[in-house]
Amino acid sequence: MTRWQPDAQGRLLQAAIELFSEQGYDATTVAEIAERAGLTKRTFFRHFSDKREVLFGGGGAFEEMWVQAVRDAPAQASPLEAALAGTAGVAEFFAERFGSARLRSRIIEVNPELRERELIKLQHLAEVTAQALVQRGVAAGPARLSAQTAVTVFQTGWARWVLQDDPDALAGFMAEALAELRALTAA
Amino acid sequence: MTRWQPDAQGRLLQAAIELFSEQGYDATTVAEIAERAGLTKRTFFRHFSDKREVLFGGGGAFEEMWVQAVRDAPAQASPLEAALAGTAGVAEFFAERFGSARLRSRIIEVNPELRERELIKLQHLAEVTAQALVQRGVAAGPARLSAQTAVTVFQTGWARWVLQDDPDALAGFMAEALAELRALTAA
DNA sequence: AGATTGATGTCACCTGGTGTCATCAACTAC
DNA sequence: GTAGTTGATGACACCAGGTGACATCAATCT
Repeated sequence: MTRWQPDAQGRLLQAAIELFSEQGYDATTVAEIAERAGLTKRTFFRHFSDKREVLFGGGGAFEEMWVQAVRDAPAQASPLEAALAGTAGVAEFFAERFGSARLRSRIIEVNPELRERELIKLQHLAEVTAQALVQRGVAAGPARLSAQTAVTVFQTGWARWVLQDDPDALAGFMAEALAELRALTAA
Repeated sequence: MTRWQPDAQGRLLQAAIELFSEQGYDATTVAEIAERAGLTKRTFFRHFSDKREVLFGGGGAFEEMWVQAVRDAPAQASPLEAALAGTAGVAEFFAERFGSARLRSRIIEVNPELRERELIKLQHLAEVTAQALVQRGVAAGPARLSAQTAVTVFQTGWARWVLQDDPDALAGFMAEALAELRALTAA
């Protein structure tokens, strides 16, 4: 006989997604989420540092994979190529999560508070990417710009991806964004 | 005899900057700011939509100037050139505000909550820039990418500018960032 | 059997932020 | 010049996000 139901964090996560979808993010209180999960507000904040984090906590694995890809890029790759190595594994990673990714995007899109959090996560991704590039021997300036560019490619591809219906289209959209970007800066 | 001291908003702004510099952003409460300004918390929120906005409210004029420059760019300018027109007037605009810009940057830099707000302001700048480009007849995709690139150039130049001592160096840093970016994407 | 651990509950508290009504100088209208 | 209107501020109650401190008690270790 266990004292508590298992997987408190998972229950909180599911309750949160349900409630956000049903009533919107703002109209949902943390106490409500906790109650639906059979827990208390205090416990919610033990699992998630703040209310928004319930939607962003899953990003850790993704970021790790991305940065590892940058580190593992071939030695002769240019700074930008190395930074873009991060985008390579991403497409498969998200293909099977397409449904929830779109759901999540729709919740975030309409809420400034959530868009702020998304932006700072992307900024963080750019920062750790730049750091990985520096460790490859790239100078700080180009490292930051390459990282920022790679993140922009990802962000642009992602935005187009969640607007349509093909789960496997992410890689194509990122490639497209990169091609457009190259064309623009060359002109 | 007037009922209240004049320039409530200015007094709140100054009190806020002073207290943020003295004790840090987090350690300063809105009630404290209001008290130093001889007003109440409620009045603070009548002048600023939230606590962070006291540091970001001034950005309106800057954004307007930027977007106007994009609109006024020569008709034969490429999308990226037009977007970059926004960066042109910026340098003089900020040269005389160098001191407060650096002070403000230092406060923002160390506070995640404030960095979030800064990022969303930059994102907004990118959005209205893209919109201005679309009105010039640029397609939506390239418009967004050009706008994002211009904002990256600005952001990068700005970051280097506040790290050194020459108030007039902003234009140079932005040009430098652009050149580096071109070199990276061409390679 | 007893000590320890660790996830959760309980409770009090702070702070950002808002809704609502009162106040009262300055201005307007007659 | 008296009466009404306006608009910035104050007063006050309230909500929700977030934290610190301590209690609880099944599971596990010794």
